[in-house]
Amino acid sequence: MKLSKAEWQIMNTLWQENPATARELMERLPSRVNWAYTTVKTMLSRLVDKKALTEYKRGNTSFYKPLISQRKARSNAFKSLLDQAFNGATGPLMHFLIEEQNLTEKQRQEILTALQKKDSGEKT
Amino acid sequence: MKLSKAEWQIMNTLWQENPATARELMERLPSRVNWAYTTVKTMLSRLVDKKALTEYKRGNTSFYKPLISQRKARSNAFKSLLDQAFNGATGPLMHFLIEEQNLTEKQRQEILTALQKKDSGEKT
DNA sequence: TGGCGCCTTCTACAGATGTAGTAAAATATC
DNA sequence: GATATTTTACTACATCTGTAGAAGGCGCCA
Repeated sequence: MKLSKAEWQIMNTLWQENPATARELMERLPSRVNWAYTTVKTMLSRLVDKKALTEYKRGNTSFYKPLISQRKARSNAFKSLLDQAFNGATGPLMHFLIEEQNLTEKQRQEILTALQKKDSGEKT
Repeated sequence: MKLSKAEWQIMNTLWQENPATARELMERLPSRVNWAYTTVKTMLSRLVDKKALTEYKRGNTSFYKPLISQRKARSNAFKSLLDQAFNGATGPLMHFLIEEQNLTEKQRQEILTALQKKDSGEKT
């Protein structure tokens, strides 16, 4: 399950609140996304084809909701990046993140805390 | 500068050692990549068009070398993922990484060490 | 000097992606 | 019911991607 850039826009918006109609969704898209209504519909159809969304009708109008979770989609995207650009290993990514990304002190702390929390209470 | 999946294969291989001819490169591609020689050439041409590589000839044979660094390419890819799938924020990504990715103890240590090392000796 | 093998450039073609128009059907409005 | 509005289903089309074949040029060896 690979989402394209445009598809992410749709999914991101839909994850926030669903089900939604094409028009509702369209209105909630980030303002920089300025698609024609039919473009939105096309995207939605393609996502339904891909089984990323389900569609059901009330009267003549379609409502859409996600079939895959944001968590899952993120996981896939993350793994793709890892495979493609970082030899499939978390190590190089982390290295990159830490060395190249200029973390702020706050971010550094965040990570440390999260990691440490993760430490206690793991059973493996 | 956006690299496609297939283009990453090429670039990854070329970053390891360059310049290289199409044939050399082809032989050094991961064995699971089983492209015809002309496929490799097509990829290389496209990458030259995109200014990701330079090409120079000795006799009739082309040699290729990267114009963009692996670091830079990774940075771009990383940023794309961030924007697309993680609201552009490192926070959610880190959260995801730590919570969902089942880091091994070794990886955890690695990160901790890296972060701590980063701590001492920073001047900002 | 005629092949053989390798290299190059062109061309091709199907599927994915971004973007949207048209026409017809359904619904709401007066 | 006639008209306006909305929604849907189809079709379109340019660009990008993955994948590769065809044809022509060059060096080397018998």
